[in-house]
Amino acid sequence: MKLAKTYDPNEYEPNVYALWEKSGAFNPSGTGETFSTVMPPPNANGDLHLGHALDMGLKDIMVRYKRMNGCDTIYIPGADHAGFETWVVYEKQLQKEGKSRFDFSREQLYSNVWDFVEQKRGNMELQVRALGISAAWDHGVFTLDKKVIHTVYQTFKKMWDEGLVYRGERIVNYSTKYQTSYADIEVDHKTEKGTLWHIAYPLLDKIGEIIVATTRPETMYGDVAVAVHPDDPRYKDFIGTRVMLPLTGREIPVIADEYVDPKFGTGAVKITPAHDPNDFEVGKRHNLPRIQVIDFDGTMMNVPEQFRGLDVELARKRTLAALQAEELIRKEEVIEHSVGYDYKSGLPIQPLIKEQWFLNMKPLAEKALEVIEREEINFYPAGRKNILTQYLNNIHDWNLSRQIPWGIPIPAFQNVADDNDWIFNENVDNKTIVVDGKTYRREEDTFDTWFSSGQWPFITTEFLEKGELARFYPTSLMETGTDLLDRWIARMIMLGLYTTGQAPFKDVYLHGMVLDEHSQKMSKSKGNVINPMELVAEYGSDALRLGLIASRSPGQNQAFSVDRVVAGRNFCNKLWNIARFIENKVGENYQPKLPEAQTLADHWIISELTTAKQNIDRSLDGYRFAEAGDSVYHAVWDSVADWYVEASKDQDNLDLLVWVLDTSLKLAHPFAPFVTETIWQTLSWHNNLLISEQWPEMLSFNEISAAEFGQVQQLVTEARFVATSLPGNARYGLLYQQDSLIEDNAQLITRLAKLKGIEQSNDSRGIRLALTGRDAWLDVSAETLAEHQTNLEARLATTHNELQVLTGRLTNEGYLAKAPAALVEESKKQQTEKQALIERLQHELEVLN
RNA sequence: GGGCGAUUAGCUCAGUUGGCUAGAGCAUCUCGUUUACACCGAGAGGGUCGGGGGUUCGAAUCCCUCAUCGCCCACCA
Repeated sequence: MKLAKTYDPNEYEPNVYALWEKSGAFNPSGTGETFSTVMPPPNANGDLHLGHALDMGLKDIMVRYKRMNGCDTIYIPGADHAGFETWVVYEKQLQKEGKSRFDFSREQLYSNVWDFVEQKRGNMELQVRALGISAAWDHGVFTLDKKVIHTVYQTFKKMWDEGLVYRGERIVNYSTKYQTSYADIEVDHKTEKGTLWHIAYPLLDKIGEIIVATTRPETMYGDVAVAVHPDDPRYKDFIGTRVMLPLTGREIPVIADEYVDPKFGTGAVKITPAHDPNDFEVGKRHNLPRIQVIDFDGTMMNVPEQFRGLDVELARKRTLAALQAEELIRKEEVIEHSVGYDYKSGLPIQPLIKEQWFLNMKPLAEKALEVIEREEINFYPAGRKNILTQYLNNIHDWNLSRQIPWGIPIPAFQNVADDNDWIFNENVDNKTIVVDGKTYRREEDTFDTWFSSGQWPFITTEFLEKGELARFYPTSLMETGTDLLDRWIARMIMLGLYTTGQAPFKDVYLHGMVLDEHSQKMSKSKGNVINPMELVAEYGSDALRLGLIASRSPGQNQAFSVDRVVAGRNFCNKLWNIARFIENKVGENYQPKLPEAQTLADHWIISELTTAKQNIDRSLDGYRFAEAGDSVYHAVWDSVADWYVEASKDQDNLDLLVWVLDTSLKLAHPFAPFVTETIWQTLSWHNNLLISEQWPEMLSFNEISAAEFGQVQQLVTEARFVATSLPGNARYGLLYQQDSLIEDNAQLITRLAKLKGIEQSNDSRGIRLALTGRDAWLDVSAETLAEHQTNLEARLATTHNELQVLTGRLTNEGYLAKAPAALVEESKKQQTEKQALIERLQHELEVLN
């Protein structure tokens, strides 16, 4: 079949993917060393972004590479119900339809969202396929699959039985917009300027007032005390007295607590246990009541009539106005403080008291720290380990409850007759159950998504069930964005250790964010989001993959430029045309034979590809994807296309040419899977799939011959350089004296250097090609030669400098004594070469003058 | 308040344990349509590796310091 002049990815990619999928090549081979990785379950609710493309692409490179290296390999795909994230999207849609979550029962909502996600999920999986990800779809897992829920319940049960989970009334981070609580790490803390109001609370037991400082005056209705430091001389006499809470007339005590920092504000703090985590603790210590004044929907409650039902912001304004009217505001101070925001809505988080399920993290974190300490997990980049350690050292108990219907229901029931009697039970489809004659009501909350995602490695491999894939746990590689280090990686380690006793993965590779071309974060609001599917459509999937990995190092946020994708596309086209050339050259009926190096170029290209393979192996071994990709790119383009294919036009060795093509395709396959497989399928001498091929074996070659080809290259390069630096576009002849290398390769040199011809001559006229030390001259006229003089002088000067550096180094005793011997030898060799070159150049100039 | 990272060519970035003339893609300049490829070929220009100091025979790389820019963590009302 005649191939088109340019490679059109759209024409081949879907078919190639279908071919792979049908062949079963994505499934583990069952033999060899295991290599496994799991897809961070992308949200089932939307499109993939460039981060996903990078994430999955990097893993796919490793998976394809390991597969070709004979490993028993699996890339387990997944989809995440993404509880809260999906819920937000779904609720928006509900809103558009003029409905709210309160119009439906939990069961109805669950089933509605299920359908909603089902639609989106298919779309997501198509996109993963378009990216060429060689995932074992037969083993794909959705976070709401029965087996996932089963495992999650088992884990929860174990924690329940061991007393690690508890139900507690605590201050939680509450989103009044979405009406659910968050985990601590889901709160965005921003440092910003705020006002600290100094408000006078009149004393009741004596004359005077006590001034408290607060940034949240609207919570004063919930005040139950004023606290001062026990040793603060200013307030010593006030401790134990009572003050009047303004605007309410309520009496509250003045208490002493070490928590108060006398240096901050006025040294007197209003205590609002229901709306501040610190105050909550103080309240507990002093047995104070809790008065909730902000409702779960963010409006005021338990406040004087005029403030009731107002939202927080308005309540603050009106409260300040009322205090002002009573002349109780003593001072306004601008301060910097940290405010917690809802990471999703951007609205302030309200600390509210709620009964939730908490997981005691300390014991889990300790185990994780031990494993990290023992370096059982390798981090790329290594430094991220410290951030994780820091997080684990300061860990707080994890609030597992979410007040949204979309998620895995918490399998707990409460005795209707005894609030403190909770039992574990998996029959979450029933609103009530009867056990031992007692009636229990179902917990309506669901688990934080990360509670299930955190168990992903052993869930997907069915390790606990000793399933078919159990041998793949612990997994080999966990690769995800740096932003998920504590949110996900830490929890997987902790839950993995807790449940299976083993760390869930050996290597952790963290990639940075893909930024836009000006290093700005991509976001919908900025309108700078690039959809990977559009790039796939325009440049091809391989081009995108190559463009994404180029020059990208682990952990580093980095700008993304379409230029790189264009370069990737061009590379694919290069491969395509190399193949076209070779296929055409060997003909349709070519029967492969064992290749053997014959020409100098043959030896050289084997040498080049051997080096390239070594570089790729070494780079991938350390997850240096960009370096590996670079090696492939330059081996194919610079060595194969620019020199070997060119050389083959004059001196062909068809068997080796075919080997070079096959080897190039194999080396490039992990990085550009589609185009390489497409080409492979057109090659008449193959009837298998490239994806299942073995990583290439190298042929033996003669180093001297390879080096001789290097000399030919130098000669050609110098002739080209000299010719282009001369005026006009004249072609020159090449003269040489008694040189079999030039003679044997005359045709090749003539064409590559665009010479008029080559002839043997005893005459040494023209410009000497001095680089190689061979006796060769460009046959130029005396006038042209004169114009070349400055050129020669410049070269002589730079060569002199280079020689000076070398000589300096070689007369340095420290260098001679301490530098590796090979390095010193190399320097000596170069010194000799430079000296010879200088002599030749000087001789040239003498002839001129 | 702690911790981490960045600063290298016009732009975006690589640079494994310190080692030879610091690389890539894009951009720029010159030449070229030689039937694999103009998504091309040949050639060129462009960097005191943020500043300063130190260790070393040798530093973009290690140490100290300063500057600038990011990110993460932390309950200061």
